[in-house]
Amino acid sequence: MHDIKFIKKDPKHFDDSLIKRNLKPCSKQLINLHEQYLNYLNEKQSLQETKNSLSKQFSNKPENKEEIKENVTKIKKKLEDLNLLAEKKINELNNILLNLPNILSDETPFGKSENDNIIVKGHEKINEFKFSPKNHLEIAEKFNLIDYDSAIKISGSRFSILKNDLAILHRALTNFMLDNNTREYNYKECVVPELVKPSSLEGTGQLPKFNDDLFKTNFNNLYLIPTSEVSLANLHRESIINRKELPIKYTAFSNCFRAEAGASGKDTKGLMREHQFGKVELVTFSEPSESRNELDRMIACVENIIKKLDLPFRIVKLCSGDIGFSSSLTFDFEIWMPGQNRFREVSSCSNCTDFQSRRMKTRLKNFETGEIYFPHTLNGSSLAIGRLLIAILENFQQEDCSVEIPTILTKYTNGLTKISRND
RNA sequence: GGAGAGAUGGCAGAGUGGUCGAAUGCACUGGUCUUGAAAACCAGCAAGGAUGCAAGUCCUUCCAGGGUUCGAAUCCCUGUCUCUCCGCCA
Repeated sequence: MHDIKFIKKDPKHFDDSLIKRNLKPCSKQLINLHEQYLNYLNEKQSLQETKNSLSKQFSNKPENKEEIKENVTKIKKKLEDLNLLAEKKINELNNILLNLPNILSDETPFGKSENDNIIVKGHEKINEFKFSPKNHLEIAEKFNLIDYDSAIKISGSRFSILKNDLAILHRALTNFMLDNNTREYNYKECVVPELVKPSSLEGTGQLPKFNDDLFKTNFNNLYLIPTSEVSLANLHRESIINRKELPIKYTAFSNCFRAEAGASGKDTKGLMREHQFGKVELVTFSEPSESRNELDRMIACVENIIKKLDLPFRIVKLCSGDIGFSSSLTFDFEIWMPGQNRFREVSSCSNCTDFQSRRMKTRLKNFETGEIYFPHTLNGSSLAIGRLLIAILENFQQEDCSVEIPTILTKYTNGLTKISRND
């Protein structure tokens, strides 16, 4: 949600960011709407003032009682109309504002699609195979690691049932990554609700615009979360944080649910794109001046995981055409998937600046000066487990299809070092 | 699912028609004291908005939405949520 005062102060900056995102500039329209709203508001407030003072006269001397009553009644009628008019204008304004994406960082490059993203860190070592590497589905089939027949019967397409050593690997990865985040990078571990109110999704930016990507239940209109970023970021909604408590860092494993409405036909098989997947998430609340550094710290945390797993990766800076709605600057981690002969995204680390905190009404207070302002929020996946499973299966496969499990994980797999059983 | 109670500032908790944006305590912020800290003491301390160079002035907000009234935190209706007890249940 944008601050109309900020737009008024620097409409060009605002419009330029929209243009960079291939959207139409609209500061003029917004400022105009706000001026109209202010006209109604000012008129409303001065009427309320006279109404209040008339009522107060009652406590002193009730002489022209009836006259005052009449006057107040007249004012109330006028107020009713004004209220409607003012409300209409502010709603109109807010509806537009809620559907506008965050202002981009100067660092975010211009671009039309993912092809214009910039590789900022390329992994030189892409695993070379002496045999032709299989994709994760073939490997999974060989060792009975994924049961699609049952998943289809139980839930339909884009669901899977992990079995045997793959299920163990899933659990191991989850624990390994949570340990990394909490022990080495000071994130506070949480277990969060996976059903949330619409207002929470509006706070992080999924609503109102991306309703079709979400699953809505008929229990109190709650939605399934598409990422635990939603639950974590909303932890401080409608409240004021003492700035001394910053930075605040949370991590959580959760299941994530996505309708994948616009992705029909894309990655239809396998763990790449499912309606439900596990993910460990990072969320940071930061002092605005520190958020750029915090983003680097978050990236370091994610990078640490991938390096320890010894997976070939690269980091790309998303261009203005590929970056998400709430973000101002995003770096994706992509891992080389030999079975698909390409890099695939496994993590996305974003600085959402004050975009989400405004929507969630999360504020900071400097108690020395009394100043109240908005923190920056950052989020990052660390990481999407389904895709990480693919990466491990495909990168560490042997000629006989067996898969070496990264050494760092063996303490989480009860000593299992290799997937080679066919149960 | 049955019965009852409730929703007030960061938290706890008073307030039942005007003098209430709201007592008190804790927390928080500043200060005194102290080598430093703690304790003690003194002081300050809700948010959002309009207007103004500023000081300030004004408006709104005591879960949400309606209603009664000249006037509502306070009375009435509806919704939501929470708690307690019983039942059921990971």
